Amino acid sequence: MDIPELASVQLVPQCIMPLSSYTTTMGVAGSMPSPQLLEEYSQFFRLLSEPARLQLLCQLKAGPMDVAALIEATGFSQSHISRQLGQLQRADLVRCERDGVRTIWSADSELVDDLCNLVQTRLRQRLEAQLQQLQSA
Amino acid sequence: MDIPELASVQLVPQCIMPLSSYTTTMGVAGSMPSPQLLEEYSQFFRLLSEPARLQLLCQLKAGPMDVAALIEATGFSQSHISRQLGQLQRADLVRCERDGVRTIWSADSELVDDLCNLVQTRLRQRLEAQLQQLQSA
DNA sequence: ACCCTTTATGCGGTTATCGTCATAACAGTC
DNA sequence: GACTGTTATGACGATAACCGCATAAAGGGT
Repeated sequence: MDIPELASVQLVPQCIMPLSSYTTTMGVAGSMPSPQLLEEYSQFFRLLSEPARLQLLCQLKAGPMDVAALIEATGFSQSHISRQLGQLQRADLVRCERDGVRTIWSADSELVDDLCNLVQTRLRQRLEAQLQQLQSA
Repeated sequence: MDIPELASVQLVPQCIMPLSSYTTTMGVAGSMPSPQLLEEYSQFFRLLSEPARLQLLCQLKAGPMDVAALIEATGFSQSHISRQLGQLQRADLVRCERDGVRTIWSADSELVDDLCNLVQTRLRQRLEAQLQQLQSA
């Protein structure tokens, strides 16, 4: 087989950076992350910026299921579910395995849970602070 | 003063849930997070789904600065920066303090760094796995 | 008062994304 | 082969987001 150029190794189409670029995240004073890295971050967060996709991730976290089960659970249309799963799959947030004519989807990564936990903690803190402010007024 | 209804305490306009709703994040088998919570998660992630906003957060993390400095650092237009900062402010990701006619913006939360660290780890793992696959082929 | 500087906002064009319908592609059965 | 059931995809309208231009609003100086 042809060994493709390593520079073009990418899981996300726009991911064209060498591995060494991933050693810093947000950077510290004076070292801004590259525009490419910011672009990848934003693309990843964009996947989580749609309630439908988050809901699909939650459903699949409860256990693998096929599209028919997802339709039953969410009420979304078949084509809509297929498209959203396709986006999530390209980021390796879900994967599928064929069982005859059906496709069983699953999502076992802890990443989304961890991200949501962090955000949830922030949301709680904001509300608690707001409550404090009201009670002291 | 009038004590507003606690049910309507909200920092984000769409945040209308009681505090108790924030005790679970993604839920486990059988307990799906409420649509409202998913909506709030997605709105938060949407803030990070734009490279311009991430870049502003990175700049402000290096230290407080006013809009003129942000224009110099990013090349964005003044109105664009003002709008993005407004969105970030509503989620408490940045805050501002007036110094005469200027407005000094700052962002000291570790939340965005933590989120980006998690995502960056994932991106690294994906690339390393891809490399392994190529080298073994 | 006027003027200048800095920031916020209404408006509009452009672009991207969502969600549906119809249909193609695929795997299996008869 | 034809037929059925399941999933992926092209086309399209609707909606939302981005981004800049122009302008309003707010604060300070003369």
